[in-house]
Amino acid sequence: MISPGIIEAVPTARERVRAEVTAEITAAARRQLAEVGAAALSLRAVAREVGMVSSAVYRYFPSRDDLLTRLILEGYDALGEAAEAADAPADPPRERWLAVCRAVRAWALAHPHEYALLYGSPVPGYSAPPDTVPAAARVGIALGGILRAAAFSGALPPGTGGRDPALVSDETAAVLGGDHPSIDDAVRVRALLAWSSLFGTISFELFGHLVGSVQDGDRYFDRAMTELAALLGL
Amino acid sequence: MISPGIIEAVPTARERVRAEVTAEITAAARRQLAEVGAAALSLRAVAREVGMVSSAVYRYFPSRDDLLTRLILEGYDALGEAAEAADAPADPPRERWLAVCRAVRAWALAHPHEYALLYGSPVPGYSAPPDTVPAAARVGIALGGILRAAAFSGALPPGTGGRDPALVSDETAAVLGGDHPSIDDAVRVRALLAWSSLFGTISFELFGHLVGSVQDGDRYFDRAMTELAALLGL
DNA sequence: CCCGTGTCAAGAGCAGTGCTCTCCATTGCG
DNA sequence: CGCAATGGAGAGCACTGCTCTTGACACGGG
Repeated sequence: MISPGIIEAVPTARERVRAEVTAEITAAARRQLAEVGAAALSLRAVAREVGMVSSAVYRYFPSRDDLLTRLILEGYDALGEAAEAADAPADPPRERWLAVCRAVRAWALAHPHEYALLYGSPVPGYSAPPDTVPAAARVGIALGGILRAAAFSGALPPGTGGRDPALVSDETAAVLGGDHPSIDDAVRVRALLAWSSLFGTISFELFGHLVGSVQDGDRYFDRAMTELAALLGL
Repeated sequence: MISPGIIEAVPTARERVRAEVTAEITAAARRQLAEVGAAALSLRAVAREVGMVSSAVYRYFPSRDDLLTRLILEGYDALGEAAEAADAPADPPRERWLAVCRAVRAWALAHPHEYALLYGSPVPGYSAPPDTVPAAARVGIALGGILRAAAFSGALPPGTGGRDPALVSDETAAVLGGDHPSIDDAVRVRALLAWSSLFGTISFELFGHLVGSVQDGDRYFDRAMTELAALLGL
């Protein structure tokens, strides 16, 4: 404990190999997840894939749920990155909205099991660890930025200024366009609704609830998201 | 096979006791489901609860998944019944819409694990048995009936008559107001979107995605569903 | 240099799971 | 009345998450 800093800046060899093994485990787990889904993901199978015995994995993750939590966090980050990458801030708000929605759907279709892990039923009795919150918020923040841009470009009609923190929290209101006068609680509720509807639409498609109702998923999604854009005034 | 009819109308004693035991098993399974959720539902625990050994349960359900499928079917029926019971056809469409939405949410909040089983991630690799489809459609049919009533009362503006079975299937279009001239594919897409958004909103609330954003869930839900009603023209 | 300490892989083991198989008692029907 | 169908009980298999103990290894201070 004579080390100069609280946290050693340069990692020791031990720490480096530990980080490597941890990454190897999560990579194998992500492969397993993509193949068989979260429910059937077996810690022992992951251990076999990386050539370890199951008990050794517990040196890196205290439980299977912690491994899944790690995958949830990485999933949120990957999805958020895809959404942000699809957003071209120079485009008009409606195009940006559509582009981000399409990117989210594309990611979900490409990673159905990961999407189900993020937005399906919470695995145990659900308990979102606080460190997943910022990652989970990335898509919402991207969508909020679009709304904000639309407001500051003068595309939104002036609102009545309704404000109730019990309806929409201050943190969320800050993300959803902030303090622009044309954004009131009515707009914020619509924004949260549009956000929920985006994922509701994707979940319905991915979980099979639209089978028999919608055949051309691409076109249906585009038209539905266009309706949501109109609802938001984009 | 000399029995007079294809199916014996009056059940034999054997059949009666078999139906009773089956009901007892599903009742215990439903209790288990409500307590620990679908993922942790153990067929052996269900067997213990009804005082049987696990292998005996397999005389009634060929696998755990079949038991869960049974619970899914009953869940859809219970939810559909709650939705239909809340619908007062004499009320104006907007009130009917709000009443049904509130009933669906109330059922979901009262039966979170059952709701998660119905609308969360599909348990195995998902496979909706065809016999669950009619039960699953009940809420959608109730909502479609409201739209139809609104159309025939002349509350909806005339549409342009767009129609593409690849976008919205004929069966679904028939449920969504049928052949009324003011209902075209644009309205149908909005109806499917509103349907998805209803469950998307409930899922977001129930699965914790609105934690930190919405505090007064009741009021937020009412306002969001009112926005959806307006989107539908109700 | 060498020895103690901390890290980690490996193995055995426990309690639980879904599911299969065999054995046997009961029951209802010809 | 006897025979075949029915269904319960038990053992057993392969698998799971997780714990505990054992032993090998590397690192750093004396």
